Parts: sequence; C-alpha cells; structure tokens
Amino acid sequence: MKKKNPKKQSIQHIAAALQLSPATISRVLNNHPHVHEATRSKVMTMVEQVGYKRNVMASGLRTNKTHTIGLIVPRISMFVHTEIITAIQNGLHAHGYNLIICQSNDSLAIEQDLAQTLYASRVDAVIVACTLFTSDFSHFDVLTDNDIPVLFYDRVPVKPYPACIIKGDDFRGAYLATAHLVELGSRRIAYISGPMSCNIYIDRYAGFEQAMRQHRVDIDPDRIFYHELTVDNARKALHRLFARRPYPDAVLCANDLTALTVLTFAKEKGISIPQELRIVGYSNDPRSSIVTPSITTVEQFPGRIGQVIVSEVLKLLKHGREGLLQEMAPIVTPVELIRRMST
Amino acid sequence: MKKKNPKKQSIQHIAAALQLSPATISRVLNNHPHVHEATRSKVMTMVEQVGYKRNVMASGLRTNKTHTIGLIVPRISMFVHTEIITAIQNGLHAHGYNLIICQSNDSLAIEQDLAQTLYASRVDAVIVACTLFTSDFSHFDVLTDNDIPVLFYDRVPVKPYPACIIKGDDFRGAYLATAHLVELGSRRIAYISGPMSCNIYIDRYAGFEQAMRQHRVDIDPDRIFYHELTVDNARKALHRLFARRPYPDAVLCANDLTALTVLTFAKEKGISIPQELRIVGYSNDPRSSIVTPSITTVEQFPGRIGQVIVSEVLKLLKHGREGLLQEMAPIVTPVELIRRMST
DNA sequence: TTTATTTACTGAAACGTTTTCGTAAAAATA
DNA sequence: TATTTTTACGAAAACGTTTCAGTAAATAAA
Repeated sequence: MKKKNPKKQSIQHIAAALQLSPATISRVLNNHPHVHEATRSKVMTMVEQVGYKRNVMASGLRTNKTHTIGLIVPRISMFVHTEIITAIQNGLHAHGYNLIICQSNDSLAIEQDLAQTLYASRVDAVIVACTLFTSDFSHFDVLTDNDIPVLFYDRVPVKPYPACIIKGDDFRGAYLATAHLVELGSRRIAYISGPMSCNIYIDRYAGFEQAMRQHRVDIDPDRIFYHELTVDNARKALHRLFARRPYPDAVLCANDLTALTVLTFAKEKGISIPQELRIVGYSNDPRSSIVTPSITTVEQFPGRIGQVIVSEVLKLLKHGREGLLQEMAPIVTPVELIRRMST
Repeated sequence: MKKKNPKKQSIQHIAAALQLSPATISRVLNNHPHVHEATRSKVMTMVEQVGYKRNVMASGLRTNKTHTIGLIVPRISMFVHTEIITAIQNGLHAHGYNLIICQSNDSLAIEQDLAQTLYASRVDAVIVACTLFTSDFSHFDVLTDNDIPVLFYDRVPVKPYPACIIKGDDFRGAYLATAHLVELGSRRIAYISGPMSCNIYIDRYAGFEQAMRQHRVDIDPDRIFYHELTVDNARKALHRLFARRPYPDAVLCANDLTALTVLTFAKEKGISIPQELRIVGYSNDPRSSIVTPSITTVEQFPGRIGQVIVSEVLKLLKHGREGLLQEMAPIVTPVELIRRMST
C-alpha cells in the first residue's frame, strides 16, 4: 500500500497510460457530458490509483478562477472577527473555496498593500473589514476594476462604493443600550466612542444621541470621548471623568475591552457597580460574561454575520457583477441587548 | 488620475507597448542582471503607469512556487492558536508570503481533506497543528512525497515523521504547576487531562506524574480524568470528584477553559478558592486573569512560538528538504508558571 | 439505402509567465 | 585591426490545464 515516490502526476501522464488524450481526462475530471461511461470509470480508477490531484495553478491560469477568496481584517484576534472568520472559513470550505486571511493591523498602508497582493493572487473575491482609518477606498479599485467582487463587512465604506456591504445594526445596538441605562435611572451618562472616521462609531453615536434625545436627557460633551479603544486611552478618559464631581452614573462603551477597563478602574477606586456606576459594553466578548459583576453588552451574532457573508459571496461568484448593481443597499444584521449584573 | 478600465494587463502588453520582448520585461520584474539601465527604468515606469501586477498563477505554473503557505489548525478561535496564527501571518507577510488558513474542527476527516486541498493548491509549505485524534499521519504523505515541507506545532506526531516539529515544553509546564500545588500543601490533587491520543496531554501527564512522584504524593486514579476538554465534560468530572468526601484540595486542569469551569462550579457549591480548593489552568487564556479570583496558569508565549515557526518555515523554503534530515529533533519552546489568586 | 444527427473522442491553441539558448552589438583584449 | 569577452536583448519552449474546432464512428431519420 506504500506509494513510493508518486512524483508529479499530470493529466498527460494519465492520458498516456490510458492511450487517451488529455482533453478526455479533463472532461472526466470536470464532469463534462459526451464521455463514454466505460472510459469515465477507467479514468477515475487510474486517477485514484496514482493519486492525481489537479494543479490549480494551471487550471486557474486557463479558467481565470482560483477557487480562493481573500479576506482582509484588522486583527484576527478580535473576538467578533475570530467568530466571523470561523463561520466564513467553514462555510466557504463546504463550497470548495479556500480562504487567504490577511491582517491589516489597522494600518492603512498595509491594507493598501494587501489589496494589491490579493489581486496578484487573482482571488475570486475579496472580503474586507476596513481599518479604523480607511476613509478613502480607491486602493480597492484594482479589484473592482478587474471584476473581482469586493464585499465589506462591519467596518464598511461611508461613501458609496460599488461593493456589497454587510453591517451590524450599530445604531440600534447603541440605542438599546442607552435607552436601557436611561430607563434604569441614569442621567449623567458618559460615552467612550471609537474614532469617528469609522462607520460603526458614527452609527453607534447616532443611536446613543437619538436615545438620549428621545428620553430628554442632556448630553454633556465633557463626558464624550473619541479615540482608539485601547486600555490606555480608556484609562485616560476615566481619569478625566472622575477628576471632579459629579461623577457620571453610567458609562456606555463602544467595545467590551473598554467596558472591562472601566470595571477594573471602578474596583480600584471602590466605586460600586452597578449601584454607583452602570457599565455597558459592545460585542459580547466572552470575557464580559465571566467577570464579576458580569457586563451588560450588545450581542452581534458573529456566527450569523459570517453565514450572511458566505451566502452573499457565493451569490456574487455565481452571478458575476451584474447582481451587484441593484444590490447596493447595505445588508443590516440584527443585534440584541444582553442585560447582566453591571446594570 | 482616474484609471478607467485598466483591463487585464500582461507582460506582453507592456512588451508590445515598449517594442520589447516579454523576456526583457520579465527580467526587469525579477531583477535579473544583464538588462540595460535605460530599458529597466522605461519598463518600470510603464509598469507603474498601467498598474501591472504579476499573475501569480502563470508564474507559479512556470516556477512551481506559489509564495503561499498553508496552515491547518483545529480552531482559529482557540486563544493560543489565535495568537500563534497572528504572529505567523505577520511574519510571513513581511517576507512576501500569503497564508491559507484552514480549520479541521478537530475532525480527522476534514484534516485529511485539507491536506489534499493544500496539495492541489501547490502551496510552498504546510504548517499543521493536528486534531486531538490524529494518530496516523499518512494523509500528509501527499505533501512530503511531493517535496512540500510540512511543519507541525503544538499538537505534533508522536511517531517519527519526516517533518519539522515545534512544541511547547508541556512536560515542564505540568511539572511546574504540580510542584507548585504540592509545595503549597495540596495532597489530594485531581488532574483533568485531555485525551491521551494527543502528545500534549501525554507530556503534561508525564510532567504531572513526575512531580507527584518526586514529592512522594500518591496519585489517586479516581481523581484523574481523560476526555475532550469541554465545559460539559469538566462538569461531569467535577460531579464525580465532589460526590463523596474527602474532596480534592486542588485541581490541575490541562486547559484554562476547564479551570474556569472548575472555578464556576466551586462558586456554585460555596467552595472557597484557594482556601479549600486550589485551581491551576494551562495556556494563560486572557479570561484566566480577569476572573475573580484570577487563575494560576502556564504561559506558553504563543507569539514567540509563532516567530520560531516562521523562521523554521523560511529555513525550509530556502534550503529545500535536505536541511530537514538532520534537523529531525523537535524544537521545544519554553513555558512559565504564572501564579495568581487561585493558588 | 442514403442522409442527417448524435456520440466519443483527438489535436492544437491558449492562459501569462520564466528560462534556456542563441545572436547581434558593444567593449575589452591582443 | 583582428579577436575574444561581455552585455543586452529576442525567439521559443515549457509549465498543466481547458476548450474550440474537427473527425470518425455509431445511431437515427428519411
């Protein structure tokens, strides 16, 4: 049973061994009609026997299809992205596609480079979650101009762009979270947002604002912060917030890392959660549920987002770009507020 | 500045436009010697102007190099793997390589399929962290037989296999953890291990055993469990452990998820940590540090493991397989015990 | 029976590179 | 000046597949 040195097997070797032409082998392999049943099985057994595997470079060169999808994401270690990527990877694999995963590290320069690289690889489609700072999207033109469909999710272009767009309902998520705080009685609500160059923070701010206005609660600009959502930045904001009284009675955070940082800070200062300060995060990072007290947050259902992405990508691959033109309206996926001990 | 319809650009179009032969363009693009400086710059400006990007399928077909590395991993969402993958991806990208990431979902059948697929894609090398249940490795033969180097990490073959092997010092990690517990006074130590089909659990058990023996503490077989490290399985084990007295006074867990489950269980039962029960985990999952009490665990330095993997892969790519033969000894990366409140 | 249609296959070109071999022209050497 | 060496480039083959156009045989229709 040991196949020693199977060596490079090509369609031609099979053809020669069977006294057939390469064309026939190819037809068998691609399930083309007009091939005799006897030859088909003869070929298949030989293919099995020598362990032939199609060379995707050769076939890709000929057909202009790689059966490979490119993915650009800021960081695969961010919880929501990890979950979404897992769903995408499993879904695409089930349909015979490979996935090339790239990380931009939230650097625009790297993102630009990656778009070029993925074009060079002639992937069949590209899925992108942008950098925090991507406001110009022309580096993706090389893809769209060459009929490689592009699909954005989560962090998507704010300006119109000829691509499929899938985003969470960030407006609603922030709206629900804010309304929840107000209904519990909070009035001095602080909001720690990400940079407003990114659609998700624009939308979340809008949801926050609308909830505040509808409930006739004033927004204190001194309690609003816009910056990259790192631990350091969160701590700086907290020092400002608790520099003088009155302290805020709630902090709405645009991600869970920031919410966790607020919780740690509160414990250090002896501020009781939720009695003196309520905390809400965003994304339902697993850490938010195991910490004490557990943190109220907004679930985005990353697995479902991944499935939507897969089905949209497959649609684009099947119908080419004509399907795109009418489908320019962004697809918005639902969110849900998860109430926990921090409120 | 708008480049409308740049259309498929090939080396031949550039050649035609410049009255040169494709060979010359190729030489310029690959920095070959013996090309006149004037023509070189002429070609480069034209390449820039029309936005030409090499078709890697064509060049790959010719050179048998794809500049793509395959990665097979049980789940990208497992913390250690997420970190390692991030390091690998960044490291390889810096050297001009793409990464195709695949998940086996801990299924041997999928892993076998993926090995085939990656061979079909003619990746330049494959990096693998095996399934929990991979004990036969012949499905990777298709790669090694065709001179595609294979590199295993973390979960590696237990039998000799012609591949580069990189593993954490699981023996030492478990030894340190166990010795730590014994030195604190624990004597009735339970150990929740993963299935013994996998090298990491074999090694960890050996480390546990050696520490127990050296400190002359008896191992009670009723307090040892071998199973997939899920929450459900952990809870079953805990029910058995706490079905009758005397209760264990420490639980050593082969991963942090299990340690977290033990912690939750103890809180439910009103068992005080660490006074009545000490807990140690493995891997330093971020959750283990933010929970109260924080959990003592073993740090594996995933970022460093990723760097080692990258440098070994690059070595293999540079020297081909001859370097492999002498280098068959596994590379072992260090670990460190992190003491926290749970002990 | 003859003619039209279908079936089963082959030959050859094409996809876009890289690379070997060959050959002029230029430069160095005699 | 004549000869050798070096430099700069072109022609063409090759990588392994797919597919178009074509053909001989088998089958169906007339």
